[in-house]
Amino acid sequence: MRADAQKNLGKIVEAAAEVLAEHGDQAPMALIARRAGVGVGTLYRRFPDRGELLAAVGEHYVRHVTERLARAEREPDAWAALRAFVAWVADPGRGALAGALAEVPEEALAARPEFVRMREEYGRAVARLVARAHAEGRLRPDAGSTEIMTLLKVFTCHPEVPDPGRYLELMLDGLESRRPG
Amino acid sequence: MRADAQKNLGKIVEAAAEVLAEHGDQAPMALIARRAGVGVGTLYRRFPDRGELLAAVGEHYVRHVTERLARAEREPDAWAALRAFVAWVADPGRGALAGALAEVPEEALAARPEFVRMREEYGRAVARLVARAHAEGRLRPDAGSTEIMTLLKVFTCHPEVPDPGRYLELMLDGLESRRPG
DNA sequence: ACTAACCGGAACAGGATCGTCCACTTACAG
DNA sequence: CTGTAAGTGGACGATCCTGTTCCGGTTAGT
Repeated sequence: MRADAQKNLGKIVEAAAEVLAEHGDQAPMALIARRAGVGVGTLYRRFPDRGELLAAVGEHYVRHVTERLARAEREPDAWAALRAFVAWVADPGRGALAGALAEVPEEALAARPEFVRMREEYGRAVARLVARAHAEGRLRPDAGSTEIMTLLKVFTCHPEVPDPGRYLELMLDGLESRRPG
Repeated sequence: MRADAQKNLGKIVEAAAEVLAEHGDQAPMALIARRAGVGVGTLYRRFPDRGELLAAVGEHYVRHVTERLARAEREPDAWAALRAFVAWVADPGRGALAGALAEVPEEALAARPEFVRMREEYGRAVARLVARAHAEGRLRPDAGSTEIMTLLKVFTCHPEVPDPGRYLELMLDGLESRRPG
């Protein structure tokens, strides 16, 4: 592959992530192309159709999050690690992209085994962290990883929430075990 | 107005609310017409364009919620009343409609003074209830009506949340004052 | 029974987006 | 320096979708 082609490929994925974050999953291909500084023709040579591009962006994103989560797992205090991870995911820039990706039709994503694999690993990693928080006695027993995942999704995927981090902290306060008395 | 025309008018608003709840604010007029058991022609005789119809549904909805809120204000225990009101709004059927209405362009709604008036009254009523809850000492001082409104919106407007009531309760747990110690 | 109001849905118009195609440009090997 | 194959960009055709109009047929109400 020629050097300029390689560079454009990178710009395309990057631009796609930005534009999807700003305009949702329906963002026109032409807009992505313009942002990347290329023509739509170039887009379609790299990604045969819109689904392929969305999947590529999705894979990129999940890989990123999963790596951060792996780091959280290496910390000794699970509850603190969970809170830190939540705060990290709540970063507004990331959230908007997650929101767009959440609306991408499942079949476009499911076609990529690598994406599916990482998404499953993501779920398992959260579950492990939650289990450790339970063991530490810091997390209400009636709140599991399902709840955590839902809350993350709700607060990060919806750009109309002004300060997702703030709300997630309130939420975690609600989920923390009450000391008896 | 002929009796059958009157009846159809009612069916249209009702059907529009249902369809908007299921398909979001982009729901096609044809779908609403079919659900109401009328032709699109009938729709357009009552509501000159799509904006008018959406505004009518919005007004209907806000009136409903405001009335329920007025009832909450008459209860002696503000914190309990707030929790009960939140649970009521979280009813899944209502939430989906609220979600659709939240996406309706502001200008379509702002054209209806009655709607604007009621929406403002809604905000004030929540603020009054929250102030009383503060006075009772049941609500964290750093959480105000802004937070309550945001949370209501986040959990009720997004149909992908499985059990909004459950999450709102967790949230309210987080917002409740901690007894010292 | 008569008529004016009402009805349904086919058809039309406008707009948006995807994906193709091809004439032009550029990297880079020899 | 130069030839050429890889790369590029954006006009354009095809498709789809939805709001709105229009009118022949129907019906409530007198």
